Amino acid sequence: MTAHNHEPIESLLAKAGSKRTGPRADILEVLAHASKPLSTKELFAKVTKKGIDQVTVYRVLKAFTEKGIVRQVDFGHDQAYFEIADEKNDHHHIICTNCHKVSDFVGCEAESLIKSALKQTKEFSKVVRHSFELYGLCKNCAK
Amino acid sequence: MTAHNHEPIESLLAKAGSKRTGPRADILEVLAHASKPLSTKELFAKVTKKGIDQVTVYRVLKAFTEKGIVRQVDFGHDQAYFEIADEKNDHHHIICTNCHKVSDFVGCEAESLIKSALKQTKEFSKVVRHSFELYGLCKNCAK
DNA sequence: ATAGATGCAAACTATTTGCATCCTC
DNA sequence: GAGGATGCAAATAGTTTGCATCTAT
Repeated sequence: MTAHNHEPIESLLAKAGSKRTGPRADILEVLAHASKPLSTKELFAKVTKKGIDQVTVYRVLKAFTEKGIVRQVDFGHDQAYFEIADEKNDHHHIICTNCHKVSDFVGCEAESLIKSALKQTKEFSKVVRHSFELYGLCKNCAK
Repeated sequence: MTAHNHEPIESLLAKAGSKRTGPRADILEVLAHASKPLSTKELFAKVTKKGIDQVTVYRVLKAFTEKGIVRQVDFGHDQAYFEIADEKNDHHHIICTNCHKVSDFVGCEAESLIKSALKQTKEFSKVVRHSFELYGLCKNCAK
């Protein structure tokens, strides 16, 4: 996710049908301005000065994820990462296994792959979401 | 991974350059006969009767993963899953979010997607591995 | 004989839960 | 005013580490 094209906080909160509280607005604000998915720890570091408890961060992220306005992504580190969910933009991430740098890219042919997968395994009837992450080395770490 | 086409334990251990100890052979044996990736907990349950400690399971899996004879996959549950690494077979998993059933499928066009991703983000120079998992409902849970 | 492997206990990290209080609607 | 939201403390779950002992090579 680039930091630019995000919906206003109010609109996101409305979409989630959640009360507009300080912590929620702050957390959304931080996520909306992030240039990459943030871990709970990173997020916590940015809002703790406002007196927001770590538990609240967890609860808010969980609620938002369930409401669909935030998406959890997994980078194989030992924590969960979150970004503003952007339904249209089916982007994915490329992660540097050395320095944890993250970039986005678009264009995973999920549609056709899902169709093919469902044809192969007779045991599944629908796919709701998918993960696709690339792990490698950024130019800096490759030196 | 289907349970059939696995290399003999000895061959895998040799590939890893590891000592042939009871725990290692047992763990490889269980993994080789599994029809799906196993969580540490599942693995532990299957070898604990032989007096193998849970810590040993973790250590063996970590070592094997580093040696490349075992691959760790992530299903978004809260534990790590492992399967025998099979370099040729670039298969992926489709996971039921309700009952955790897992099936395999093949044919993710990683090659071209990776090429495209590297072209898009100028910041990475190489991709070493990738994850691709589908999450949905199996036919049983979809009812 | 020796480096690596194991078991046991304890430590750590991420995340969740219980409960009283607070605040938005 | 009422139900959801928050903070604090404590509990859980998964995984890792320290250290003494053991064992495959």
